[in-house]
This record gives sequence, C-alpha cells and structure tokens, in this order.
Amino acid sequence: MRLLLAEDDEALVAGLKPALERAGYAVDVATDGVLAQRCADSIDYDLVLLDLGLPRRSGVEVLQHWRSTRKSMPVVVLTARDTWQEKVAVLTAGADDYVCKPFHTEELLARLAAVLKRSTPDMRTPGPLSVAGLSLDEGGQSATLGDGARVELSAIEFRLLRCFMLHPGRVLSQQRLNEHLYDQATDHESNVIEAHITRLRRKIGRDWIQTRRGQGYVFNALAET
Amino acid sequence: MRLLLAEDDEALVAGLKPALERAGYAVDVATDGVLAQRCADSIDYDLVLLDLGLPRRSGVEVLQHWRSTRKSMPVVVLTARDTWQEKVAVLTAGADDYVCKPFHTEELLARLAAVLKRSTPDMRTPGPLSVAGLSLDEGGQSATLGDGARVELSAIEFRLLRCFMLHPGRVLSQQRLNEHLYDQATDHESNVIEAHITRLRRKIGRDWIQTRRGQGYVFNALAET
DNA sequence: GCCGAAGCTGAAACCAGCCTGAAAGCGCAG
DNA sequence: CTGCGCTTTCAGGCTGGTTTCAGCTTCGGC
Repeated sequence: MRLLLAEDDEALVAGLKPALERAGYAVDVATDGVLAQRCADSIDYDLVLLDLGLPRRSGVEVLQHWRSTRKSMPVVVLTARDTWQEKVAVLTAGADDYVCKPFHTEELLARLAAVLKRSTPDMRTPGPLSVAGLSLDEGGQSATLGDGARVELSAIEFRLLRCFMLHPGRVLSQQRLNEHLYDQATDHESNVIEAHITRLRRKIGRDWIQTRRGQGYVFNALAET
Repeated sequence: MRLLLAEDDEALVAGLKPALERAGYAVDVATDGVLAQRCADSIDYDLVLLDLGLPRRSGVEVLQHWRSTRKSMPVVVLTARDTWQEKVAVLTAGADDYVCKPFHTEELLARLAAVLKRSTPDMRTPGPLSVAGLSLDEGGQSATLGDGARVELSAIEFRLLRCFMLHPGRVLSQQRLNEHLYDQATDHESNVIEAHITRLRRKIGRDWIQTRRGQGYVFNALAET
C-alpha cells in the first residue's frame, strides 16, 4: 500500500507519517502542490492524502489536474476549514473523503481503510481478506491456508502478500511491487522482490504466485485448468 | 440508482426523500431496523442511507448483519452523535461514509456521489479491448476467447495481438509490426514476426489473423465467414 | 503444370530473466 | 554487548521466451 502525504505542516507530518507506516503504508511526503502533482504523475499511488492549503499550488488545483488527466486513485482531503460549502466543492471536484483538522489519528486511519475498501474490488466485506482458501489476518501478520494451517509472515512478506491478494489475477511487475513495498527513499537495483517471492512461496505454497517472464507475477491465476 | 433510506425521523424523511429523487435516485424508505434489514435482503440497492438510531434494531446491528452475510452495497451512516470513537466504530463495522446530523442536503448528495463513484466499476478502467468475441485483458496480460477459454500470452505475443486489435481490418505490414514491437535500434532481417504470428495463431486460433501475401496481415477481416 | 517468391513451422541455440542458497548487513530486545 | 531474526546482496544455475535456421508448404504468374 503506497500512499502520498501532501502536507506542508511539518509537525503534522512528523506525527502522521510514523502512524501511517505503523499501519502498513509506504509513505511518500510532498510538501507543496507542485511536488505533490509531480509525484502522483510519475507513480501510481494507492491513495493520496491531500492538504488543501499547500504552498505553490492549492490542493484543489492539484486534485482537478489529476481528475482531468483521468488519474483515478482515491484522494482524501485534509483541511482546517469546516464549512459545508467547501465540503461540497471538494467532493464534487473528485475527492473521495474529507477530514477536518484537527482530527484523531484513529479516525483518519479508519477513513483511509473505508476509502480503500471501496476502491479495491472484492474488499467490501469486513474481516480477514481471503481469496479461494487463503486468508490474511491483518491483526496477527499471519495467513491461514485452506487446510487450516497458520503461517507467520514477516512484515515485508505480509505486505507483499496483501498486495497480491488485493489484485488477484492481475500481473504485477517487479517495479510496481517495489513501489508499493518501499517508499521513494529506497532505490533498488537488486532482486529483493525475487528473494521475498521465494520465501513467501515456501511458506504459503508454490502455486499461489505464478511468474510471467518479463512481465511480473500473478496471484491465484489457477482459476481454471 | 436505487437507494434505501433507513430513517425513522419523519420530518427528515419528508425533506430528504424529494431531494434524493430530484437528484435521480429511486428511494425506498424503511422506518425501523428490522424493515431496513428485510428490504436490503430482498432487493439489491445501489446504496443505503442508514440512521444509527433506528427503533427495533440499531443501525450498527443491521450493518453488521449485512456485512456478515457478504452484502456489499455501499452504506452511508447518518447519526447525531459526533464523537470520533463512534466514527471509528462505524467505519470499521463496514460503513463507507459517515455524516453527522444536522447536515446540508448538498453535502449529503456530494458524499453519496463520491461513494458511488468508487463503488461502481464503471469508469475505473478503460475496459478490456475486445473485438467480436476475442477480448484482451490488459491487467492480466491474457486473452479470453469467445467460448470463455483464457489464454496466457507472452510479452511479445501480447503486444502483437494488441497491435492487431487496435487496427482491426487494416493491413499491417511486417515492417510496421516490427516497428511497433521493437525499438528502432533493432534491425531485423529475419522472420521473427512470422514466427510469432505462428505462435499467436496456435494460441488464439488460426482464423483471426489472415495473411495478405506481399502486403502483411489483417486482423479479423470478414469475421469467420 | 512449373517455378520462384513468400510464408509457415518445428527444432535448436541463445540469452535475459528468474530462482535460490549462502552469507553479509541491519536493527532490535534482552 | 550479544544474539537473533529479518532484510538485502551476491553468485551460480536453471528456465523458458525469443530468435535463428532449415526444410517445407502455399500462392500467384506464366
């Protein structure tokens, strides 16, 4: 889960970024509107947290730019102004949710989860994410196999598997996985992903993740056959 | 767009129902929790507006019932209580949004639109490219034949087929295909294209790609005479 | 019908990309 | 500080997609 936090208030970022990372997101920070726009133009984020009062380019402008270029990632707007007119304006501009400062971190996290649940197919039901006999336990960082066996996952294995389970049947390139697992600071030329895929396969079974040479990996492509 | 308004405050219903209808929704009203549950069990609503303080059965219970029975329509919760704890509780129970009374009708409509935008897979992806029973799945790098059989394609086969499907009925010369599949640096004197055409035909069926001697290939010219 | 050109296709070579075990690096708890 | 487990790197081996090649078939013109 990769997330862009577009916010210029350093104190807020300092508090929020660790909380988001603890919740399992890879967080990029953009401190003004121009940077935010550029970030999301080059990377496919799963979600954007957008402050309206950004320097250089306002949040609304940035949002309109994204929507007019058919970028469709969920955007949650943060703002200090709590008038219903502004809410309407922001939501009709294409935002998915609207949170007023000051807010409690828990509320924000719950809203993010609600928005993501909505935007990713098949995640509408609460409880553990499960696909065809494999289920992921969000709380305990573990997975349960079809036969009931429980498998403990490391942090990265967990995020990797969740990324797969959120996009069953889709080819995920190594680059894409890299972007989702790590934030912009880390620059990998290596085969980290391959290594983790190996470890993950050893734990949950080889067949769940199929490799497509030169393209990436597919989760649970054994729908038929 | 069919919508269930689960609300027992008659004055609120009297004001809200016409506004919703004006906005283009077909509105059913349920005045208590048991009715609301029964309505949504028998009809697939596009969206439910759920008051938390319903008689006979609370909104949270109803919501939990739906989610546990894997009903996945979007639910927007209405409530008078504005504590962040309740927001978190409601959102984690599976609601999609949370609106506090009193609210402005415009704000509610904007939120409904935002929620629906997310939940309908309408414009999320440009849709699979499909021509006369053959469809190309961009996400899964595969093709689906008319009879439902799925065929996995290699990277080059995929690009080749996409090139054909983007120009149905047009003669594409080998040179032209070469330019589309490789960058200009590579200069092929060989019959790579022919080889790939063979492999592609073997996978999707011979008739899709017709050869025009000395000119090139045509996709789907005279769809199966 | 004959002939050359163009296209088809199976087999094999080639090689980029992937797998994986081992070991080094890193961070954290005791 | 030490030990442990997670993460990352590295190198060698392997796999299978891509390309080449050679022999064959098909097509169109004469």
